[in-house]
Amino acid sequence: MKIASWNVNSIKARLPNVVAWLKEAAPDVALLQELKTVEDGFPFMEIEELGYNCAVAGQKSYNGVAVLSKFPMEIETKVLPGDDEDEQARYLEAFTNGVRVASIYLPNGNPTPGPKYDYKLAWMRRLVDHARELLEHDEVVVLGGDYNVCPTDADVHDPIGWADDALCLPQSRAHFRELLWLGYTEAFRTLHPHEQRAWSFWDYQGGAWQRDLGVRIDHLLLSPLAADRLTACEIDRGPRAQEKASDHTPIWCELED
DNA sequence: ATGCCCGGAACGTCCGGA
Repeated sequence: MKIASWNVNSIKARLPNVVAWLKEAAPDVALLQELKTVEDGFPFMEIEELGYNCAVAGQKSYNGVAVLSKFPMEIETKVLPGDDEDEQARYLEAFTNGVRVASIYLPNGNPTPGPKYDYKLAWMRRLVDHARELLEHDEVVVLGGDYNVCPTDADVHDPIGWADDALCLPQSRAHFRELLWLGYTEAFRTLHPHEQRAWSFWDYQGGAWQRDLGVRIDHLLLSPLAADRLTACEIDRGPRAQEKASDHTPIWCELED
């Protein structure tokens, strides 16, 4: 079972790229982030034609997440528990083919300090609480998406220059590690402990892609029962090299049957 | 010398992204 995640930076602007990627990479489940549209604007027809069921949590202009699956799928929740006032579409949890999956678009948090960073940390605390509850059921769980966290300095092309960025600050990393201490396995670094320059995002500005100046902020976190089945995890740079690319590129993992 | 983009909303630039 191949599960992929991709921050597409607008599903409408990226539809040709997404269709080509789904045909080429053919994930069984795809977690998408930053749709930048309400649910009515999601291209259900074009993606269902490729054999996917679609679950969408949309929002005008900003955020928005989706789960696509080639298997029957039930939506578990479209909100991250813990704050009834939070109206940002950053979380969608579904159950498909025996796996509980979540598409996560964790807040960026810049500039720091400030209310946006406070929101990021509060959102991460809610995610930790929810992720802890999910482990109580002994399920195969995959929490994937744009975490907007570089877990270590090895995940940043310029650790010194990025030290004060919300993606790298100690508090951001500490909350990310809390997910790991709960028992979640970060798929990529577990299978590739020494791989360098394994970025998942390159800024549009300054020729960052051409100069390979990136960061690794898109992650797949696996519950113990999911990690038991992990056989592969890779970052697919192909889509980032295409015309009209997203600034993120997809990551994927394989869970053996 | 020294890299200033991209999408959405909206139609003039500004916000958000990371």
